[in-house]
Amino acid sequence: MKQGSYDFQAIERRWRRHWQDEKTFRTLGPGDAGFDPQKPKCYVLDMFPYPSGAGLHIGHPKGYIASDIYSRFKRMQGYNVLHPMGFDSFGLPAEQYALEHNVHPAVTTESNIQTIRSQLEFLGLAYDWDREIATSRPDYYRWTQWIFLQLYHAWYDPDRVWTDAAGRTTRGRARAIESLEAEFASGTRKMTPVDRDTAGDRDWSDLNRTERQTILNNYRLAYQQDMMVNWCPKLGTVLANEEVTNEGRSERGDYPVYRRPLKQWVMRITAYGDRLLEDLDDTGMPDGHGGTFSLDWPEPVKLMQRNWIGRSEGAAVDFQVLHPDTGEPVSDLRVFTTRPDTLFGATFMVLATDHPLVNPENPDCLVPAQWPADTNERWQGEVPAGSVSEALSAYAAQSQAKAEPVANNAEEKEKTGVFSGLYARNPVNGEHLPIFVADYVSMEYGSGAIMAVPAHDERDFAFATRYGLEIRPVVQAPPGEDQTCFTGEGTSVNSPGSGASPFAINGLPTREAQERITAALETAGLGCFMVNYRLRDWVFSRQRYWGEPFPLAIAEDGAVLPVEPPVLLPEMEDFRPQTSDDPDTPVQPPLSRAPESWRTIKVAGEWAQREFNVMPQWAGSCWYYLRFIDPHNEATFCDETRQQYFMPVDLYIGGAEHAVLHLLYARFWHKALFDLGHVSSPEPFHKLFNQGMITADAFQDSRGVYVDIREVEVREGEPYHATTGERLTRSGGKMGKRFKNGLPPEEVGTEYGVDTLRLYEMYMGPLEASTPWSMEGIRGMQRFLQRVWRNLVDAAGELRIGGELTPELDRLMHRTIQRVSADLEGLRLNTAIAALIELNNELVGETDVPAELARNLLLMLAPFAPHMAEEIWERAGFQTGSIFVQQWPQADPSRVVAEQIELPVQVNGRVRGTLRISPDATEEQVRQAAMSMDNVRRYVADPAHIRRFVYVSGKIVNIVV
RNA sequence: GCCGAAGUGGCGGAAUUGGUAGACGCGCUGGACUCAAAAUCCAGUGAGGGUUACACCUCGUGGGGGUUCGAGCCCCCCCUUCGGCACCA
Repeated sequence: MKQGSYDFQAIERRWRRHWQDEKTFRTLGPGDAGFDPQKPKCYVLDMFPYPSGAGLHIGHPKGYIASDIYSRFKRMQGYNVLHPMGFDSFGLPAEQYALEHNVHPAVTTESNIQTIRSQLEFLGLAYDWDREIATSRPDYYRWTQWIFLQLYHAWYDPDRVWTDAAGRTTRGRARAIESLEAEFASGTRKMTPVDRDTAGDRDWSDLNRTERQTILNNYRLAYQQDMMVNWCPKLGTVLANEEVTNEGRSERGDYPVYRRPLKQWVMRITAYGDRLLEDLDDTGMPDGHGGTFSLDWPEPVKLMQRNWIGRSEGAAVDFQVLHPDTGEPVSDLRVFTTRPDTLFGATFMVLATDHPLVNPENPDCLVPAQWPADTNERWQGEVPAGSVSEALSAYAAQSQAKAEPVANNAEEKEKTGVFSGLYARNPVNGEHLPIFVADYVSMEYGSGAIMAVPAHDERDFAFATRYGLEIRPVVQAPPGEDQTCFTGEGTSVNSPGSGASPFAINGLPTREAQERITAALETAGLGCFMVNYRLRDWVFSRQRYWGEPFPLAIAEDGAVLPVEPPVLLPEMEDFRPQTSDDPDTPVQPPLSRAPESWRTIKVAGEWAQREFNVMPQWAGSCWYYLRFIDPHNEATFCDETRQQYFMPVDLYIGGAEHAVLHLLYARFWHKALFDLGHVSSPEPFHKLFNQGMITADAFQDSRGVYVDIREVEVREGEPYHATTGERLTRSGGKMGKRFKNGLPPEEVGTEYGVDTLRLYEMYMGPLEASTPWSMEGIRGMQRFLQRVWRNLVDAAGELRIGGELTPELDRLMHRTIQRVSADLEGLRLNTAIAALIELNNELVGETDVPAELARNLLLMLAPFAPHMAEEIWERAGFQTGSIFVQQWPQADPSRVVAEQIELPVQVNGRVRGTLRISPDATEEQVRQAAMSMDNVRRYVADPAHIRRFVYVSGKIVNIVV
């Protein structure tokens, strides 16, 4: 390499090492020597990666580069920037990877972490590596376990009204479980009917340990329940819904998945449904240091969260089930409806196949042995059956099979069902309605039972049509709307009119009718206003090895005994899950095969068996942003003063694939920690930004096998295999190992330079957009950097700094400072780079660059191309010390204004010329000048008769004739 | 089916949010340097018309309509692509 040429490899190697050795990007917090409390803080966070064995490809670091640029920029603006990185290293993929390579996951995980960390370091990312964390390390997961225990020891008091630091009044708060026990003990809180199932008519003080626990379990934020889960026998584990494909098979391995009830640990996230919804838009949340904030999130993400929570208002209505023999009302059947105004249009009822009322094992089951006389044959199911119960269970089995493994697809739209032989009494008009069992009603939403109003619900309509049930319209559609099965809002008809009935709603618009009838139901004790959520409680158990063990043990009497964390994962030779082809095999988590010495433990003098499930992968990522603030604290999960100082996260960058689950789970934990006094803001992430993907063409040969992009040759726009010459097919999309279309960043960085790679990834388009990678495009950025180098360094390696700023260059410089600063703040990195290119292009051909301009150019370039900027900065000797401890340049607005501006002149909205004029010119002066232009006169027939003269100051002239 | 985002030159994309559409980059064309190539530099580059040359003109932001002095941007209808949800009562 010649002395004066841009030797990016040497430069990048040198500064990479320098920053590491000098710990240039170490962040100080409260309590650290040298910490300056006067500096404003800025917490810039990336969604941390999952350390896969394949390592990163050039698509992965897009968001990391952006956050790196932003955090370097903020640092230069004088902020105390916290910009950490870590690894989300527990989870099924690590376990699978370890199985495939026959190495313990603890080993593979750590070596994968090494790989990825070195890749991130290669990219020159300014992380404070002293704060690195990995969710699978005991010093981290002991605190995940600790937080679990906080949730276990807490209950949600929906009636608690309280005021937070910003003066917001909230109803509902998590509280210590002891407070609930005390309320039960003193009798200030009454047990619910569900609690009475356990307690009978005894008082709290008469209950034994397990009975009390059973009742408390109904309230805890982390509780145990038999849940219908997605059981994959072939993987030997329960899967989350998002790990199951639309075809009802496992995402990983494509094995069948079955629905099956299993006792699981569950998080009561539904308790926070309203607050998770409301705080998306709350504008006055306390930030923990005296101010307030609101979520600055992409609107589509907020919307997805709202839809996921799926709050819907309606009414709970109690119908009475009639005894099949006596006809007497014997039990209540509660339904949820969003349309209580259509109560008079209900003509039948539908239960979920697994509703307790039709479960023969349930003592309250009323299903008669025989169908009532004259029962329509079509109501009796497709399979001939001896008794009603048999018909029902045959139907349930059939729909389970049809839905087997898990029906997510809409193909089976057909509404089928079987009559239960039972009738219910409509509470508002006394009508007897046949009760059906059908698989279009799910036990998991509402109460698992509905009143069917076929005239105003498409599903009920389809069912009624099929089984010949009455369709009775009770809502008049507005004129012009289709009256058949009208589901919108209109006017109530065919219902009681004004008069004696408390349910008189005839003639009322839908909303009013709903309010009226709900109030009347409430008065009559037949129902009440009710809110339902689509959101379900969060199944928190996994039957795997590579996850956080629960800090719990089960005593001989079944009582749950908390165990002080850390509960370390036991060393196990064979950590494979028990797999099988049989969906009914007993569920045996790997930890059940752990050594005896681990499986049993003495808790407070009592022998108990440990919990064998582990936590889901989401657990570690629910709070990692807190641990970064205080990663080595052995006394607590995060020091309060430090937490208060750094939270909330100012900028959180990551992919849109986490728009719902991760962000919702993390918000939920954070709110619970907030309620319990462990954190000081109700939301963790102030500004959220979703970066787009880098896409790439993928190539397949005639057998459909993907061909590595390095093996592809493009001739005349058509792809061919470089060695075999075979013509290939091209498809665009995600970059990934599967498609063989991703390149490791080291490969590209070594060939073109890391600064070039960084610049190109940011220049491809807006950060939020997905854009295709191009090997030609990256050359443009390399040229740009080389041009910067040549403008500042001559062939002999001497700096070309000197001379005086011309007014034009001075103006351009200030204008560029303005543009780059504003674009950086708004993460419009592509246009910021364009502005830098424009400035640099102006310097091409100059013999030397005035010092002030060179300085500012380097400062502005530094966040984007840190290695080069640091190198020239040092050579120029403007100031001692890293360029990243220098002040970001300030634009002087007064020096941006030009003496003359170009003013487009339109006639009838079409540009007919451009006027050069002082920006201070009066409208009259502009008018004079415009009217004297040749091309304007050509289009203005009669200058005396102008219909209108539009002058937008400094922008445009439009003459309307 | 419902909800959301987006459609701009050969390509990636800009457009101060209603004010000269196409900044900047890639590619391409021509030129300089070179024995030659690469690299670099200079010039050009939306389409069509027009001029000896300059002017200049017409069309043009997925399609169709509208509001406005003026629309890529606002309103209505439609088409396409991508993302989310999918019997949620």
